[in-house]
Amino acid sequence: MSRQKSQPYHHGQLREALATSGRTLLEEKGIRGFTLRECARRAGVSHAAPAYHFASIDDLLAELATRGFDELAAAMTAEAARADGSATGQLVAQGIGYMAFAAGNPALFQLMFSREANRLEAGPLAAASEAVRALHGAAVEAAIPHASGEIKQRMTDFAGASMHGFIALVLEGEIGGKDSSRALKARGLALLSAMAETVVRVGA
Amino acid sequence: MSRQKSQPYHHGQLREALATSGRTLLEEKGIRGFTLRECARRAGVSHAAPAYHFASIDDLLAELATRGFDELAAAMTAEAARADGSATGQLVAQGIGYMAFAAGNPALFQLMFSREANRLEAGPLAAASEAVRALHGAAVEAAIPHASGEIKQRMTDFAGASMHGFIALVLEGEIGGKDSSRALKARGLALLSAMAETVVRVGA
DNA sequence: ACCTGAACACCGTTCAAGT
DNA sequence: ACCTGAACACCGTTCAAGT
Repeated sequence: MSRQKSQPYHHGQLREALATSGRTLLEEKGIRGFTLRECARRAGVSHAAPAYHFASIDDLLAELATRGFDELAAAMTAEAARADGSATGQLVAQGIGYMAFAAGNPALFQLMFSREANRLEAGPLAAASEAVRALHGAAVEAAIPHASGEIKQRMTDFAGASMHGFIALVLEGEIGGKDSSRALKARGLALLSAMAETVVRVGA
Repeated sequence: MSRQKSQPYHHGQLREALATSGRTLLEEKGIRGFTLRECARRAGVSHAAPAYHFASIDDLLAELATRGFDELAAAMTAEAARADGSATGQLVAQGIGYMAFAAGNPALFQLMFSREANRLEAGPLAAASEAVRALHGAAVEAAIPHASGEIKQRMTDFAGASMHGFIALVLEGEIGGKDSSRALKARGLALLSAMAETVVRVGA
């Protein structure tokens, strides 16, 4: 991970290194197993070093969650760009990006949507999660441009809830515990299709 | 909480007492803030006492999650009993019970649906969560008795995902952060109605 | 059978001291 | 400006010893 064999006294990129090692550690150990000291160890610094870059372990977790939301937004956008331009196509594609990110980063996804990363106060984390919501909201509204504001809100709730709930339940083994990866993807796609159909039908 | 002023050497109900104090502690401190020692302190025993009743802190958390699923099932059943007997009425009522339980026990709900309570191995926890799924699956199938097995599965996914996803997003402040409790309930009810309608329409 | 107290190896955070 | 090492108050788990 580091270029020189003997580390200099000053790391130089420690904030980045901690975010990188932290992300790996989070996926390996889970939210409860995550420790700041192990994170520092993997970055090759003393356990006290992180304090200069992150006020507390919760700050580091918030940073990981923030980056997670940025990546989630990118995954949704990338998948949408690859799909056809139809409103339902965009909606389904965003959902595929959302689910793929979650499946690839289960612990991070869990952290992002957990109380442990305090989202209440305004800040980068709140902004990053808001950006994901905005992306999704725009896709729903584009699918039902003539609907009332109330219907738009309800369909945004509906689309976001089914998309999020499905992958969340899959990650916990509540859905598709015995399914193959292929079969599970088909179930996810079926869910997204039913979701998009409902949005355009109710919003028409 | 205890009846006698001076505790005897043997507690007698320690397993129960730990589950009770643990549940309160969990809601107060969250999953990451939960500690076995504080739990023992609140139950009035030494920090080493829990070991006799729970092999590890993860075992205690699994017990809390198991009891949570039992209560969740009871909440769903109770709400359904209060509703009219129509298939969609039952489905919506179960959803109301589900969401009310989650809203009243946010940290426990999060624990129940988190990787931290290891659900993989068969056991009381897996059985308790399976019971909730069975309850919900039966309600969906009752609403669409003539549908194919595949449609039934897809609609169960769909109903469970939207119900779970909505309340999960609410608990994280992703949905309805600025809404009053009353407005939020209306949004939840609208979501459950749209969900039930979609189930019967697709399954017809 | 059930609980305590000491012990061990950890942990997060702080802070003087080093570079 | 950034990092270390020691220190502090915690934590989970183990285990001899108590009742």
